[in-house]
Amino acid sequence: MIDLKLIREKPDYVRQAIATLQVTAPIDEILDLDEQRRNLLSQVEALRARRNEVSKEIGRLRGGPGTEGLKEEMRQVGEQIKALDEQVKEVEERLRRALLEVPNLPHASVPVGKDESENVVVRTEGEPRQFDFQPLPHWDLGPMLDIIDFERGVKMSGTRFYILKGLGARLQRALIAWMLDLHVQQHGYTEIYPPFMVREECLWVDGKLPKFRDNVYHDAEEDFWWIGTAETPLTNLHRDEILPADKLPLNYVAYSACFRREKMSAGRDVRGIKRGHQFDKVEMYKFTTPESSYDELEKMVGHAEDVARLLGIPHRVVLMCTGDLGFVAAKKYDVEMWAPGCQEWLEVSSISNCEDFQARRGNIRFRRERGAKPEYVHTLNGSGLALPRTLIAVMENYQQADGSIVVPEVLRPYMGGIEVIR
RNA sequence: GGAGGGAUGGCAGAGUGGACUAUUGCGGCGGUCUUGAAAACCGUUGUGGGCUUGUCCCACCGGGGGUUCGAAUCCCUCUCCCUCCGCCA
Repeated sequence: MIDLKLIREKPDYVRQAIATLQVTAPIDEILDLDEQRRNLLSQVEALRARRNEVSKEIGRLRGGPGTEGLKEEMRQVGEQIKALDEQVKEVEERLRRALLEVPNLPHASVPVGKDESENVVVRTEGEPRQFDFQPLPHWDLGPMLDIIDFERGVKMSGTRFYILKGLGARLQRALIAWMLDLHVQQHGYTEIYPPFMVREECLWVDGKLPKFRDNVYHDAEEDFWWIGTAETPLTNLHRDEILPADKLPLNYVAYSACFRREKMSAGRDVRGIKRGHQFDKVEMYKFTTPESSYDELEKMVGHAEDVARLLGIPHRVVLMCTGDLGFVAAKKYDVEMWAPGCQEWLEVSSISNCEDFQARRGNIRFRRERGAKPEYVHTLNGSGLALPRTLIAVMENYQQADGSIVVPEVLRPYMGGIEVIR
């Protein structure tokens, strides 16, 4: 949610910024509702002030002469208040809903562009390995080594499901444990194990709702929504709190399973384990002060890159242009790993500075010093990293001519010392 | 799943229809005293919103609704917490 005052005071600036995102937002409706609301409030508050005063007078008179008349008058004032209150409530609800549909505005350093074709590759690190044989895609390697079982996954749960087996499952578990340890021990994050199911409200706060309703699974009978990312529970961790400034930045890292309907990408990436309805991810999250959030963003990108560096896998960093920013980010980078088998750059991380967009929706604030007014924090999130794709990158980059896979050195302690999967 | 008890300010905890402008204590902040500190004493201490920007007004006692001239207080409902029983990993 962006600041209503900004829309009220600089509507043209807001309209123009949103246009660069290639989306529309109900700015005129918001301006109209905002004015209606303030008019109604002035009226109803004046009436309430009068009623408060007269009611106190009635109390003082203790049912003496004239109180019946006053009571009758206040009954009528009460009716007016009630009628106006209903209008206020309706206008405020419409205003709130409209504000929740406005995307975040891009930071000045974000390149303007119409879609992903205008994203900017910021840097590429690591040389793609030269193979003296034809490297295989993971969907061939997995079944050959009996570490991925596509058929039985589909038998149980349908398309976009698979089973990791034996050392395949172990390798994923090793990646998760190693990445968590890396971020906790080397990068200063605090580990969180969050709920994988949350109440609807949490999805409004982090900005998944209203836009991405079609991509979220939820229980039809109870208010349980399956998270599509640990960003959702992490954003809500400090909802409705005022954090002390000297505790910032707060750095969290969480492993979670993630669930996505993928209705919008039907038919895309159906081969292999790149895009499933269920996947694992290690997610980084920061609550910072406004003045430090862009430094923290660069640090977080570095933390995601460290995973690629330490695994010895070539990667690149891509800066999203305005047309590919999405709903909540003011600035966003993707980290992509090179996968020589399927011959593509795999998006293994997406790192965003949401500035105060989520903080407003979740009322997450901080206080600079005792007595100072609370201010909204800035929030950042980034994958560190997404599992199935990292698993793909490891398998395809570390494959050998006989189809076996060398275990990257950093993972061996987490694999019971196993050096090769064969 | 069954029965009962709860939710009040940073914390503890009083308040059962008008004196609540929410008692009191602790903590925090400022001051007096002191070489300094402690103690004592005095003062102060939340969050939003409105336009007429003021010694101004409105809202907020878990959320929502209702009764009333007037609700922290009475009624309905939801959420969460606690105790006991049952079940369960």
